[in-house]
Amino acid sequence: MSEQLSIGQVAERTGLSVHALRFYEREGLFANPVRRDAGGRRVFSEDDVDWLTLCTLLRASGMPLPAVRRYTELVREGDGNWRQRIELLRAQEQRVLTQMQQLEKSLDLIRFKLGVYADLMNGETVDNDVMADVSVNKQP
Amino acid sequence: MSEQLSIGQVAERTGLSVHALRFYEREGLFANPVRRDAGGRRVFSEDDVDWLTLCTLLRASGMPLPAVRRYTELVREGDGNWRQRIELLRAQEQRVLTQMQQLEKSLDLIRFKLGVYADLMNGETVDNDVMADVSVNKQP
DNA sequence: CCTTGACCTAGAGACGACTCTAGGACCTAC
DNA sequence: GTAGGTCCTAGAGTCGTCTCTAGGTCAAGG
Repeated sequence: MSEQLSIGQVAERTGLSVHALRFYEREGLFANPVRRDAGGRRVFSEDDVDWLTLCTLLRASGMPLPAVRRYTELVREGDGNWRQRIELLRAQEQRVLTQMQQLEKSLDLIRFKLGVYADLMNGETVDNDVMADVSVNKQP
Repeated sequence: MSEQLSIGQVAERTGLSVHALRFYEREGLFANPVRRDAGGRRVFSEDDVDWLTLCTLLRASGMPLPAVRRYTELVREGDGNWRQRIELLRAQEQRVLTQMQQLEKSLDLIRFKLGVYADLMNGETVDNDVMADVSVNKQP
């Protein structure tokens, strides 16, 4: 059982900094309370690493820490609050979908502009930079 | 010609706050210098609104203000620096693609978890919440 | 012993992108 | 002539998410 991990090891495994891990603990973002050894040092398990991996994924989807905390609390509470968890996750799912649509739009714009510049480099002319940009909005 | 817009009108049209617009001017994010009327008030044009719309789209794709400023500078400089503009936009294109992949991953996780909770509500059992989460990583 | 290195706490600092405040000018309408 | 509305500047404050500092404990190695 290598189920005894130091904060440094967890930092290495999760990509979070040691500082961030202590911060996360203060913020109540661990599903299980963090144990301590005789000297007061934090002792983590592989489960903690897994949980942090999950949190990191949620964070990467733009979920703010308070929402992650709310979710953590639901998990800590134990079984029976699935409806709330589902609600929370569905809300995040929506936010992710919205974000993805927004990114598509931005991507379209960027690629349109890249096309414009490619044309310009081939000697063609466009009278106004801003107009060139904006036409992507006007004819989507 | 309704080419004379006040800061309040621009705020309304772009969704940016009046404060943000003044901030953007200080930060050099306008392609053309902002004109003033006799009383020192800012006078904007539709072109400014279009430019801001473009900036907002870029910002929405996660481009930080300094990058938008660099881009603005290139545009202000005039024709001939397309290679640099292309480079800048390509870099952003890459960042957007990376973000989208990340969002896909997060979305997979969220949906997986939603499935788990749906099952749980139908009476099936899963021994450990964290394990349920993590399996999505282990068997993608 | 003394150093090194990993860890501890409480709290300050950084950074991005605004957002707001204080104090004031100007114009129009009552 | 004063109230209301929009605008101005300079600069302070906010929020989220860390990141770093100061000052200290503890264990192992030379």
